[in-house]
Parts: sequence; C-alpha cells; structure tokens
Amino acid sequence: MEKEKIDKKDHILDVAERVFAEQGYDGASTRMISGEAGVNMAMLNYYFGSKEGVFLAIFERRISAFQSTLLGISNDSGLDPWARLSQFVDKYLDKVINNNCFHIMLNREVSKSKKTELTDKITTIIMRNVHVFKDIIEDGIKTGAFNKDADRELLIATMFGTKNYIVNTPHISSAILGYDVMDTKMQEDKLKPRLKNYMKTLLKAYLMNENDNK
Amino acid sequence: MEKEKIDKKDHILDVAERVFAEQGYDGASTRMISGEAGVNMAMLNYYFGSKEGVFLAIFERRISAFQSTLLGISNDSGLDPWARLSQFVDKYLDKVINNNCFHIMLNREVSKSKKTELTDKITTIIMRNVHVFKDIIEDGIKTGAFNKDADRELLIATMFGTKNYIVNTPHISSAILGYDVMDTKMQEDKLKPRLKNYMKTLLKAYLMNENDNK
DNA sequence: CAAAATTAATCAAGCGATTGATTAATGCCG
DNA sequence: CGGCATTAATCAATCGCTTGATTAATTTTG
Repeated sequence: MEKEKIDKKDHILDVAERVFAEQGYDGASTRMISGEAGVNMAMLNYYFGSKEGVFLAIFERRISAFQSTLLGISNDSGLDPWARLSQFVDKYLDKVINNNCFHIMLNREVSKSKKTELTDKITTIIMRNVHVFKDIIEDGIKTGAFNKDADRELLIATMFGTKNYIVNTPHISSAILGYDVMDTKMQEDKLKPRLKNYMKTLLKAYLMNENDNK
Repeated sequence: MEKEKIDKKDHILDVAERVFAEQGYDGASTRMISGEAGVNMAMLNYYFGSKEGVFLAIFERRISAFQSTLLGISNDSGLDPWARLSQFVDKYLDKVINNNCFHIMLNREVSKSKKTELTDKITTIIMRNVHVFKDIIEDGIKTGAFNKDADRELLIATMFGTKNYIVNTPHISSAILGYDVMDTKMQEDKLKPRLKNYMKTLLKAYLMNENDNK
C-alpha cells in the first residue's frame, strides 16, 4: 500500500503526548496509551524501555526543533532590540500554540513543588528559553531602547506566564475568551494573531513608555 | 497535656495540601499523606470518606475565606477604578502567596486538558476570581479611567498568569529570581512587595499610558 | 459501660514491566 | 533466483507490587 506510512514510534509518541496532557503523567497509564495508539502494551517497553522512557522520548523529539527556532532569533543581532523582541514573541507563540499538548504536559510536571530528576531536567530546558528572552531585554536596556528600571525578571514571568495561562489551562482560557483554544482553526484565525498583538502592545507599554516606573 | 491541641482534621489537611502540591493528586498516595501526618491510613477514610474526599475538604476549607477576601474588594465601589485595582492586586497576591501550596495543587489539577467533574468544579471557583478582576477593569474602561482599547480578556491572562508563573513553578521562578520563593521569610521581605509593585506598574503602563494600543 | 477513635490486617483492582511464543521482515549464500 | 538463517516486531499471559478502600478488633474517652 502506497498510502502514508507514518512511523509507528512517532504515532505512539503523538498519542502519548496527548494522553499525558489530558491525564497528567501519573494519571495516564501505559494501558491507556497503548490502547488509544492501537498497539500492544509491550510495544511501549520494547521501543522506549519504560513509561518514563516514553515521556523522555516525547521531549527528545520536540526539544531539538525548538532549540533551532530559538537560536534563529537570538542570532539576528543586526536587528534593533524591539525588532528582535517582536520577532521572538511571534515565533515563540507560534511554536508553543502549535505544540500545545507538549507544553501542557511539560509545565504540569514542573509544577510539582518537590524536586526530582525529571523536574530538574525540565527546569534546565525551560531556562534556555528564558535566557533567550532575558538577553534580548537586557540588550535593549543597555542600549537605552527599553526603560532602564524595568523589572527584567518579573517581565519574564509575565511573558511566559501569560502564555501558560492561555495554553496550559484550556478550560479556563476557553471560558474567558469564548471559544475553544484547543481547536486548531480557532488558534490560527483568532488566538494567535490576538495574543501576538496583545503581547507586543503590553511589552511596548511597559518597556517603552515615558512614565517613570516607580 | 495542656499543649496546643490543634484539630487533627486540620493537621491532616495541612499535610495533604503540601503533599498534593509536591507530588500532584495522582502522584500522592494515601499512605504518603497518612504517614507524613502521623496517623493511621484508615483515618483518612474515617474522616473524609475517600482520597477525593480529602482533596475536596482542602477546597472547602480555603474557598470560603478566599471568597470573603474577594468580596471585600469588589464592594468598595466608592473608590476610583485604579484604587480598586490596586487594592485587588495587593490583597489577592497576599492571599495567594500565603496559600501557595493550595494554589499549586489547584492549578495543577485544572491543567489537565481532559474535562472531569473535578476540573469543572475548579474552573468554576477560579472563574469567580476572574470576574472580580474583570469587573474592575471594565468599570475603569467605562468611566474612561483606563485605555478603552485594552484587551480585557488577555489582561486577565497576564494578571493571573504572571502570578501562576511565580507561585506554581517554584523551581523556575526561584532560579530566575535568585532566591527560594517557597521560603516564608523571603516571600514577606522580597517577593510580595516586589511582585505587587511590578504588577501595578505593568497594569498602569498598559491601562493608563498615552499611546494608542494598536 | 457505650460511643467514638484508632489500629493492624486484609481486600480486589490496577499498575508497570517481563516473559516466552509467534509472526513478519530481512539478510545471506549457492 | 530460492531456500535457509537471523533479526525485528507483535502478541497474550502473567508477574510482583502498590493503590484506595474496608474490615474487625482494640483502645480511648466521656
């Protein structure tokens, strides 16, 4: 059959990513995942070694692509700070909303207040994104383009926190916005442009207004 | 023994709240909770009926106090919009940071993308806080105090999202801020005043600046 | 003593993981 | 090419363990 023969491993990871986002890591069982993926349970261990192996494999798959996206932004050092920041917002929000299941899963696990090997690993990954953003902000402050007494660290919380609120708690944000934020078409037509525009307006208001931030 | 005889039920709920925040609902076992609370496992079911009963009892205990806090703010209709907003930020952040374990636990469960009876219940609770905030914003826009083309819905995401980012992912925010955000003393001395001040500056910049938000 | 509180022991169900057997795919050699 | 050997993929069955919950017996309390 000449039809699309998507890789079976990839298919399992797609399903697992969704189920982990739906139920959480502990709430999702290997039987659930294998059942919904239409494969025998033993295949998960055959391919990925263990349940945690499946979880980590989902990471491996997403991270590399994400890293290259980020690096593409921070390397455009020819641009002025605001253009770089603007580009970061656009590309970052695009990527995150496209991979919303992954980011729900990721942030859910890191919100355990007890440190584990896994939360440490996730923390490291997230901090890479944070540093790209922070570097742009600090560069802008240094060159005088951005307000010098802006709170850089808490602005990070606002940038990623706003995004998380929309993406990670879909029931809440859907109720607030009035449409299903998990729906792909809605994301493209409404959510993405609105969120991008809002985020840039907010950042500009805080970083580039005339008032003293005190 | 005349020593402090704090209610045993309350003690169990205190411990359970912390363990749920540390491990998540599914990750926390009844043996863990009873063990750390120093009571027999069967006592959980004796007092609260089931594991879910413990979870819900934690809610009951926190919600009523929280509601009165919120109502106290929205009823101060003599104040101008900015004063009300400012008061909301202060009181809300105080309350949330004091009960950080509860809010970690709460947001963690609602970030499951699959709807359940429990996530619906939590969504309803969270939406009450959201409406208090939204009413203040809309009132301010109506009276002309706030920028008329501000995105009210996404500003909600920023207000609660920024807070969540700091409170719910303590490993991340501690790494960014350079101190332990779970430490009570640090919260009082550094986190609370800084976050309150930042949040109000950010809101003012977005809602009350001169530039057109387009 | 009677009621409430507390305990250890036990239960069925579900968990992740492994097993050994079976089938499908691939490689190798004459 | 054709037949055998080797590897990869898949399966049902089951392992040992942990889970949340319940029991029946015991202790504490008023």
